[in-house]
Amino acid sequence: MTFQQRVIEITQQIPYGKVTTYGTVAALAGSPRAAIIVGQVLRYQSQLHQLPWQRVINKDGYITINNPHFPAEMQVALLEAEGITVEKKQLFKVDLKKFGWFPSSG
DNA sequence: AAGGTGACTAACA
DNA sequence: ATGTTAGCCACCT
Repeated sequence: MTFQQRVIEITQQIPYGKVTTYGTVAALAGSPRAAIIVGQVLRYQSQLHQLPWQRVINKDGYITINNPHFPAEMQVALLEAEGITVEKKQLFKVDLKKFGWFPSSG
C-alpha cells in the first residue's frame, strides 16, 4: 500500500458537499508532513480514478490548484454545484468551519 | 536509481 | 495584511 493509494482512497471518502485540506489527507494517509505530495497525487491521478479532487483545498480554505487542465474556476464551479459557498471576492475562499471535513479532529 | 519538482505548511520579516 | 524562506517527502522521469 503506497502513500499514493492511501491518498486516493481517503479522497474518495470525503463526503459530498464537504471539503478537507491537503494536510489532513496527508495525515490520514500516514505522512502528516507530505501535504504537498497529496497535490501531486491528485494532479496525476484525478482523471484516472475519477477522484473528487475539488474537495481538497489548503489549510486556510483557499483554492491553490495549479493545473492547466483543471483551473481554479472549474474547481469553484464543482464546489458550488455541491452546495459549497465560495467567496469569489476573497481569492476563492471556502469556510472550513462550515464545510470542512476533519474526521481525525472531530 | 538519482535528481528535479511542487494542487503544502510554518516561520520570519 | 503581503511577500519571502526553509523544510518537507513521495511523486515522476
